[in-house]
Amino acid sequence: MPAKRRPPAKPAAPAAAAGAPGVDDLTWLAYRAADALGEAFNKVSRDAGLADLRDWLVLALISGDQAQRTQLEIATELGIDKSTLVPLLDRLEHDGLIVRTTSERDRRVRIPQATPAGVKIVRQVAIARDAAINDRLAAIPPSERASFHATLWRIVGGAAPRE
Amino acid sequence: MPAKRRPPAKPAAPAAAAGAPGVDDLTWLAYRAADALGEAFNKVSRDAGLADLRDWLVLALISGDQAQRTQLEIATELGIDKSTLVPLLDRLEHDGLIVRTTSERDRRVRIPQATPAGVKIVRQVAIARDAAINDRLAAIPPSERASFHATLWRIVGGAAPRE
DNA sequence: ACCAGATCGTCTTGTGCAAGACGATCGTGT
DNA sequence: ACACGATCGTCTTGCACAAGACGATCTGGT
Repeated sequence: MPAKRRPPAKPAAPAAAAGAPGVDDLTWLAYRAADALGEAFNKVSRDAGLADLRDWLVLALISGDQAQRTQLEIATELGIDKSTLVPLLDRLEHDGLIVRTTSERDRRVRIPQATPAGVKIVRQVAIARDAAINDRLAAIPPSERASFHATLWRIVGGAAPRE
Repeated sequence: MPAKRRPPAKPAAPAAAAGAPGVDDLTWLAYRAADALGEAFNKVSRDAGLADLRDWLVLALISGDQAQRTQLEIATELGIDKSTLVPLLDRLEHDGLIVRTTSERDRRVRIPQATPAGVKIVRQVAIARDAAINDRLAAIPPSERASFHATLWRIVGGAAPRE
């Protein structure tokens, strides 16, 4: 998924090895850290009835604003493959969390929209996620967290959201 | 892999989407950043004749010291599945970068050792990797990089290596 | 109106990974 | 010595993902 991807792929990364340094590579570390956070996030997602954190990302994206995004836009924005997004939406639709609207301007495109049940889960998982992440980051002082967050945004190349 | 989850698995993550914020989730960001770094790392690895960055991680780990690690130890330390490590080592062995020694203390375990050609590539790729990563992190001031590095180590749970 | 090319979503196909099974080997107890 | 369980590396099987093909639809040119 992003990655692991990705974000993280469905098969959650194996529990991180003991923190025994023997390698000290920045890239490897970044993946490890992402997996550590992803593990916690995936757990709360599954507890809420979702498959993994990507379900939440998609759901949150389309329920966040009225951008009327097409499936292709959702896929590219989140870094998910378009064909991977299909079964993901199928599942969300089957569970009644979204509906696939067909745009009247272009009958090719489908505009997934979150149902009330969908937005409810988004909020619910967001709270549980924050709690889980805060717990995982307990050892990190707040100021460092902010710096960490900003640094990540610079690495991915985009400007940080509103600031 | 360490993810993408992936680190990143062999199929490199799709080029990150335009830095259009619409989501601002820490976990997603971490995966994105890891993929961004992994993309650069994978490129230099392939240029050196390796399959991806994991080849280098394994190679660097076993050539770094004389720890006499077994395959299982290598796998768990790097967060790679033991069965995934098998074809990886097969490839490195076929290319003459390592040899599989059988420990005389326990004939079950294999002790992969780097050949002179192997250690040479490790150094060679390390240099190219540093250049590529530095290039990717050009916008990040050195002090922030150090903080970033330290924060990552705390997140993965292990203490940072010698400091 | 018609046609050619591009674009969107879905479906099909190939590939890589991980869980588990298996044989080989070790340690321990009797 | 022998047997039992545990451990290591390899092999087999199932599964998720991504590249590409396909049909449907839109846009622009003539």
